[in-house]
Amino acid sequence: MAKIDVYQLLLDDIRRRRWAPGQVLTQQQIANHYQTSRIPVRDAMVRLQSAGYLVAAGKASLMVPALSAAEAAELSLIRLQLEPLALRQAAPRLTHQQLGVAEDLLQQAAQLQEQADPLQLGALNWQFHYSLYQSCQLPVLLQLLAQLHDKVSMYLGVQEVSLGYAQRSLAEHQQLLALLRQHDVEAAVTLLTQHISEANLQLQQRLAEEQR
Amino acid sequence: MAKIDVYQLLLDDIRRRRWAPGQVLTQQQIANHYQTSRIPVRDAMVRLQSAGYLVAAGKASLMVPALSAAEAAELSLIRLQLEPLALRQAAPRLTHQQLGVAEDLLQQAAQLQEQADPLQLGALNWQFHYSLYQSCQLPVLLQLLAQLHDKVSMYLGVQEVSLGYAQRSLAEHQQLLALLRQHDVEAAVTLLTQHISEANLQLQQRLAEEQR
DNA sequence: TCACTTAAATTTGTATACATATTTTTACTA
DNA sequence: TAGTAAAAATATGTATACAAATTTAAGTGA
Repeated sequence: MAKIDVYQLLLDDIRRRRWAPGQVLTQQQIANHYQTSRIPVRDAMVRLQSAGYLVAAGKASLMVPALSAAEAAELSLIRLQLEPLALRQAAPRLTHQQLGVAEDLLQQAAQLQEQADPLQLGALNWQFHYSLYQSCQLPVLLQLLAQLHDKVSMYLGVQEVSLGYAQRSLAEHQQLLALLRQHDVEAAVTLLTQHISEANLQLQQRLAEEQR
Repeated sequence: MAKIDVYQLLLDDIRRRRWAPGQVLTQQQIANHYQTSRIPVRDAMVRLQSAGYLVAAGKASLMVPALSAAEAAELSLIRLQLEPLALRQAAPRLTHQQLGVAEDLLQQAAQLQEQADPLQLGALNWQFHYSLYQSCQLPVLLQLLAQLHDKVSMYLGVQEVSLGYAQRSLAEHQQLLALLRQHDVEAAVTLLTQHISEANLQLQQRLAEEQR
């Protein structure tokens, strides 16, 4: 079993809350569960910790972090500072092909809507955003944004997609694409900002419900 | 030898360019050099890779990344988006004690100036900035900023501190502190922005010289 | 000479075993 | 009964050994 496998498997199961927040994960436990030895599990856990998917629980043990509305809000705040920058840089360089790719992703998301695996939908969502930012020629920023979105995806596991919001989000995405086609960068950036804020509000609501 | 040791030792030596950029680092080589086995070295290298201090060099090997003026500029651009946010949030909550700590750090930096180990000076520099942001109550942002600065520190290794710039930087720091004492947040933010831009320009100049 | 294939070498990835550290349990005292 | 200290149990950290993969080198044919 290759190194990446344990990492991905464990990450996916953390995202899906198959390992409960607050629960201490031992290397042996994980190793048994994924039918491997402790060494590849260590590698995976080290990486997961440095990415924030696991946090220290004492001097030597690791646990799944609890969801925190404050953290989600922070992630959104940071995205609000960085994504407009990426879009502004990328917009003038967007080719028709890239816009086409984005459109395809949107269509896929629309079709998936009914089935509604929030994680899968979230991944498509990010792919759409990413396809728009890709040509910004700022690789560090792109990687950072990917990291942030990855982190956000931890929160998508709980977020059942309310059909109302899903449709609204889709409409905004389409509008964003239209504005980019018209080369109206500033309007697109404004819409993007609004879009990120709304996504955050939606998530905050979900987390508040979860709390009860 | 504890896990953190190899990580810190290796990181420090990468920062100080004791392992040349572009050179492929093998686990055994590192293990021999630091008198340990491959396992803790693996852990360290995995973490260093995910933090960007090592990059893939083929399918399985890792190397020290080359310095890139473009990357440095990007890091600066990202900082320009995020640090003003941190300062704005933190400024109203700054206590006199915290301002005092910042002042002490500044004094230390001033005394160190003559000896001029750029890495040590850079660390103090960041401690100063960090002490100002600390009370922003945005832990994710703080950690992210720490990461970014850490990455910037890779570039400080080459940057011999020109005495002229060092003194100017110090003066700006003092002015920043004064503005914060007067609760003039917006002026402080403006100065901070300018300060980060200047640091970037200085670094770009150094990197251009290095190129030749 | 250059591209391509194949073989040797080196290197990474993983398992097991053991040493060290941490966590939990138990027992004891105030 | 709560708090603390010691001891047992458990978990992590590291070394060694081996398997699988990658990288390098050599060889072959056009």
